[in-house]
Amino acid sequence: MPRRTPTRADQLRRALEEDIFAGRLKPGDRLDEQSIAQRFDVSRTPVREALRQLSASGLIEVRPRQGAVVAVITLPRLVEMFEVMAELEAMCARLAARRMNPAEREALKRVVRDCEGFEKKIDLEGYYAANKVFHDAIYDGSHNEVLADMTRSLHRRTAPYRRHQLNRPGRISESLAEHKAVVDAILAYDADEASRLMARHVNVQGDVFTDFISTLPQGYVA
Amino acid sequence: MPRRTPTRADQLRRALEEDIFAGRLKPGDRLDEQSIAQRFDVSRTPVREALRQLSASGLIEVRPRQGAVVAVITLPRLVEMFEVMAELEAMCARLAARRMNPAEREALKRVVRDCEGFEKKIDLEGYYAANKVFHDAIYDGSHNEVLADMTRSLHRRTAPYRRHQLNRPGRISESLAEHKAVVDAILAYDADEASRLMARHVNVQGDVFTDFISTLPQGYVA
DNA sequence: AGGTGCGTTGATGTATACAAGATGGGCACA
DNA sequence: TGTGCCCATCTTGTATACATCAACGCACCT
Repeated sequence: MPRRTPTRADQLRRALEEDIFAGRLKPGDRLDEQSIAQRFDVSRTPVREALRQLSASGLIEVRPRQGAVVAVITLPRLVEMFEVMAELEAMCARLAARRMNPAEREALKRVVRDCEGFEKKIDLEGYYAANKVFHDAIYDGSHNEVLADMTRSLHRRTAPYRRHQLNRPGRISESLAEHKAVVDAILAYDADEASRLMARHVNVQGDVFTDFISTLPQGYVA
Repeated sequence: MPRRTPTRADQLRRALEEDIFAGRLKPGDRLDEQSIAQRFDVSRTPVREALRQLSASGLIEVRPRQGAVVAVITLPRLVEMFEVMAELEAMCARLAARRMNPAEREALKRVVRDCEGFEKKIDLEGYYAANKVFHDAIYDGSHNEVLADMTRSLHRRTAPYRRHQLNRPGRISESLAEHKAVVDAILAYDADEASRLMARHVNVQGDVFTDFISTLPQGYVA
């Protein structure tokens, strides 16, 4: 009963999202309405609608009469995002521990096994994708669509930046171990532990650092 | 450095938001592009843009080729929203207790005094507005704009429904007492207590929540 | 009588034309 | 030589015209 024919603006939005996620469009890049229209062989109208949608989801920034650019996230802002994301993902994990049904729990085990495979093969791209599946499984496991949507949205907004996070040597193994711990807690119906572990997994830095950054005046860091 | 001249689409968005918040547009009401365009004496183009923005923020729902209606939130969805909002507002309160500066703490005291005034006068509309100011102060007090924006957004989406919440006799006094308790905890730098109290304040539990649900007009929930 | 199919009608989706503001370069002047 | 103003040009914002699809009603068939 949802929409039958996706509108062109929707297709454009998806295409541009892909460009951003894949890194073909980097933060700060200008989004010229005319060139986009030409590139996809449509008029400016659906392009504008797509840009508005992307703007609303925070992926790009549109300033009246000045055009659109891929959102540039300042460091303090990025820290804020991680702080919120840690809380939201922790909440997902807590609810998932209480609410996931047997089928979902089985699926979760499989997802972790997949992650393990990519870790052994040292396949960074593969692990990156499997990691996304893992987190999605827990979002959905919360059985709270509003929460899942909000968390996913934040996850996407930070995607262009989080990409670099796994490059640190040994981070994949660490990440995998943390995944396993979270899953164990969920399977053991230990909601508090699942929440705690997930928060630590996402918010690697720690609150103290966050407190410091977030009280800095505007403009102290780019 | 923000925008200089607000675009017409922006003005329309704000006007329509007002209509929704004030109850002139109720959940389920159809938003016809032509009539809106005529009413504001503009073409359909800016109207469409405004509708897209509202759709992205969740206030209205646009289905391709089928027009837009003010978002109708189902009962389970509404429960989900309250669940998330309790968590987000609690987080705001926790951070506010740690991060609010002296000026903000003073302002917070004043806001509560304002609430008290409206309670004594039994001014429902006035208290409703003061209540919003109170919550906004705590959102901003978190010193986390991302969190503040997300919480505000959820607050707005539930606004058309929460409006009826204060009608219950005695609810205002209860609400005010809860406000005071939260503020006391914040002023005492007791982050955990502030968080706990705020969560209880927002997530009207048990009987109270049931009461709230049952006072909704017909057709508000599917 | 009930259901199915088609055409009409009116809305939304898209294209194009026009208006208005913003950016950048060149020129004049101090 | 540096500065500031002005104009040209390009981009975005808005209006209007056209295309396209979905809902609705009627007729026809079963």
